[in-house]
Amino acid sequence: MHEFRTHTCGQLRKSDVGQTVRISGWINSVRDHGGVIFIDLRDHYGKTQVVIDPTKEFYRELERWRVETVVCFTGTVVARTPETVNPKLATGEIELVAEAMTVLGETEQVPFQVAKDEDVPESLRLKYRFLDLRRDDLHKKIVMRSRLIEELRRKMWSLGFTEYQTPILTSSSPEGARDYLVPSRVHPGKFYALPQAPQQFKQLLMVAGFDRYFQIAPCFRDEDARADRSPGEFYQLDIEMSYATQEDIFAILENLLTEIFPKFTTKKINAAPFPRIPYRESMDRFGSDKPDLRNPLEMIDVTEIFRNSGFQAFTKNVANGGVVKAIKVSGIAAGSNSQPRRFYDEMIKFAQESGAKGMAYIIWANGETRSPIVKFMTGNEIPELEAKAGIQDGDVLFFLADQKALVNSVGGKVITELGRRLNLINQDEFKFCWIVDFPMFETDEETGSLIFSHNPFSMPQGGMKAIMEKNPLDILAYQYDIVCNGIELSSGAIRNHQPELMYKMFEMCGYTREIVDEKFGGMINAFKLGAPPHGGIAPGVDRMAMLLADAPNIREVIAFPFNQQAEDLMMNAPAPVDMKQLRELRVIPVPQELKYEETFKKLLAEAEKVRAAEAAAAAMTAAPAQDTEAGK
RNA sequence: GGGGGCGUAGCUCAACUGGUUAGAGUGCCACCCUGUCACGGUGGAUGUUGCGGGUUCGAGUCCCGUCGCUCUCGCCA
Repeated sequence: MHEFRTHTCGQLRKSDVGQTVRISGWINSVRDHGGVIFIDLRDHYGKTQVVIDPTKEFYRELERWRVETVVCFTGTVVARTPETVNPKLATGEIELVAEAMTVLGETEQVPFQVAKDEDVPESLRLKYRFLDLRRDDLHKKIVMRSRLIEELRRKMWSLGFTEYQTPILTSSSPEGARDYLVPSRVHPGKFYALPQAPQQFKQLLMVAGFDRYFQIAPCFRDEDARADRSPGEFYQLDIEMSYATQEDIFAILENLLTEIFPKFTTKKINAAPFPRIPYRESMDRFGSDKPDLRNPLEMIDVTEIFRNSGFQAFTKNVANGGVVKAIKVSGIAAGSNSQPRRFYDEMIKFAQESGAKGMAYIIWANGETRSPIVKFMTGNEIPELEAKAGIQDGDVLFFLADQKALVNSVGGKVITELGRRLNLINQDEFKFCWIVDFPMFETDEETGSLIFSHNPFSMPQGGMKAIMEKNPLDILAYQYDIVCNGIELSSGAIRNHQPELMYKMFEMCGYTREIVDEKFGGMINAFKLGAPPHGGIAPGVDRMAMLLADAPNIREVIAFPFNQQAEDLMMNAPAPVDMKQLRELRVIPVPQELKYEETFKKLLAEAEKVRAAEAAAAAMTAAPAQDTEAGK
């Protein structure tokens, strides 16, 4: 018989009754009835009830029958009597009557319960992540993530893509997020950078003729955390295609997402093609470039209605170049949905806290309008609003008036808040959309000069002709985002593969040819030697897993995540290193801030030890003293 | 770097307006129980109330500072 197990804890069924078997796992729970003891033994595959007669010799081998001890039981599979069958357990029709036991791994008191569904502070869960991962909920999420990656790979291969690895140690990219740097031992004072994304490599693979590339790619960015953004590292399904148009890439992603998502969720998914929403339209309607389309609310521009109104607050704003926008909420002023006065006060307060000077509203109820502002309206504002917004009895319009950027920003937040408060968001669906037509350039608010608004390597719509003839601020890029339920899954672009066009665009943003060659030489030189048109996208694997697992934050679908401060509390990373390593890498720490003082003292002590050891070694071999840089 | 929230037993939480020996559940320890399945019962141990200072006759509670966690703005080509 196998030393540890003949079956897993999720395997035994009625058909195994009568067999002598061996199973191993963690003690999930102990139910001691004096004359008989029940143990639920748990492993990756499931749970099996083990029955123990406490008069048996082996019972005394284990001093404490603590949960989370790892034990091995040998015994006979017995059918449970009908009234003792446990329908909640896959193995619930049988139990193992134990005849022998071996303790494989003892445990101290666990810092939190594995088998019970209790809240545990996340810092503790992260410190004991291996315990947390034993818990059913998290365990299943991590398995689901693994299966998701398997399905993504399978689908990409079936679509004709091939997976290639790209370097982890590479050079610092000149734009974008902060890099993680790795000092070079061979080249003192020089650094590798961990890739923020394999962007340039995947483009070079296209130049190299591989045609359709994908990779489950690790990416590293030294940026601060959010609920949907893990600091440090994350994975993306990195995709690049040669001879592809924007629509070709959309078709691939739509095919992939509509096929893969249903394998992991019962939620409804909107059918392809997903809506394509131009960036500026998205900002105007939803106040965001990642709208949650489950929320039916959007902004309606009513500026013209108030250009010549008697309501001075709005009219003056319009005269000053501002806009007036309305958000229609249907049916909240009639019947059982009717909102109390307090609701309007709270929403106004919310708008003010979000940056608005105020927020007005008009209620249509019982054939008349109620509003603090209607009395100021002298013309046809009310019927015009009714026509423009399609008002019915019971509807409410909220108004924001200010400069456009502020109205969009506050309006976006108000839409989200209204959706949340009024339960307008259907939790049982995924709504995807594409945000397209991002502007290629924008004006830097501080300097007033032209800058790339997103990615300098995207292809401008209209190509060189547009660059030469159009107002740069009117030029759009073949740059797009895919958004699901208000979460940005990925950006992507058709790349600019024409060196002369790239030089010209950088020149417009104040970069000379020499600077472009210096910063982006690797890629631009490749483009000079025959580059196919290409483009791609890179949806975040962690974010897809988070959506599918219905997880409140991204750490729930990562086996060993950093905390918000980019620390691994279990492995104690980052950590000080010893002086010997620092010396070898020619990295000498400088205590610029008080909080480094302790680290520095430690390092000095280390250095002293190294020096003493070297001195001793030198004395032994009578060799002359080596370099004495330590401790500088 | 800025703003909000939180910090009391191993864990989850309570403790009025500042007032007795800081409680409960769970876990832990001991004992009882032959059909439970998050078993049940009886008893017990466990606290620098994150840390430091202050106000007060008296501080878990109020004030100041500090540390940690979390959400968020900046940031994320």
